[in-house]
Amino acid sequence: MDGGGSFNKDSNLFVTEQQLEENDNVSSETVAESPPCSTFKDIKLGSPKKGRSVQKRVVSVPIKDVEGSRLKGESAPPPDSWAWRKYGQKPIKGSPYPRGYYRCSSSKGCPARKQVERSRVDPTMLVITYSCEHNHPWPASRNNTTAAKQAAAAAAAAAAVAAEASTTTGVKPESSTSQPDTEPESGTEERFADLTDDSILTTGDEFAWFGEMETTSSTVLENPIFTERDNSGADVAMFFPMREEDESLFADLGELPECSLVFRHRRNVGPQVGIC
DNA sequence: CGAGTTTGACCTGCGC
DNA sequence: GCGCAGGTCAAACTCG
Repeated sequence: MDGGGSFNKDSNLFVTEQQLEENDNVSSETVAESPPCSTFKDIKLGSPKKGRSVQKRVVSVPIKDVEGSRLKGESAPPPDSWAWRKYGQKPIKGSPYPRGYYRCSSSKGCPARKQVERSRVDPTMLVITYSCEHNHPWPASRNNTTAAKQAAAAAAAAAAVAAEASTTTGVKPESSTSQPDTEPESGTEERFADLTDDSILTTGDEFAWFGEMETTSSTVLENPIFTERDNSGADVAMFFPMREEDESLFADLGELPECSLVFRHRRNVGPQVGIC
């Protein structure tokens, strides 16, 4: 049934995705056309459809990392420390992989959402699209709280989706969590390079990176949104104690040009940021 | 018992 | 105007 491939029908988001895929899908897009979360309302009231005037950020993550985190189990750091709750999953036309829909469960009214799907081009990559921003500070001490568990669960879920999809493609989500380096990282790097197109936020071994951060510091960013701040072209702060002020900052981000940056985190290499 | 995940159905928007 | 596809909600099931 996937013989379709008529994606273009959609707007921004798809364009973005298409670009992603075309570029091996390692890019992050920042489509800010309207207030961070007002979009949520629209979703229910007006256009629940294709995130048109929605602020979206696409992040590609090596599934391997997710898998690793998940398999590692409890101690494994979640992709982001927010607690995500899956509220739906749908097969996407033209893609052999289903897309999972997650909502932030850290806070009740949090409009933050994210879509997790596997890259059609590179099954080893997981494309996570973040929409809206959290309207609350992230769960404190996520390392020991339920939030952490939930986040881990979310990660696991995402990985599950990936794994599931991988079965279809035959791509195995390295269950060997001990060797995260067995990935075609070089390829990943190339992708990153390719994607420096416009707004790209890429997280290579993002999870690993998060893991390190969480392990070393309790206050680390985990919100994809963080990228936007960096957009300012200023020093890229990797550690963001997300607070209300951050939200304000993000609110302004909508005005920022579609300039993003590439986040590359490697265990061996420090966090790299590429600003267009 | 509560929270989260899974699956199906329904709704809305866009393209033809 | 119709059909297709994406996105969200709701109900049921499973796990902690």
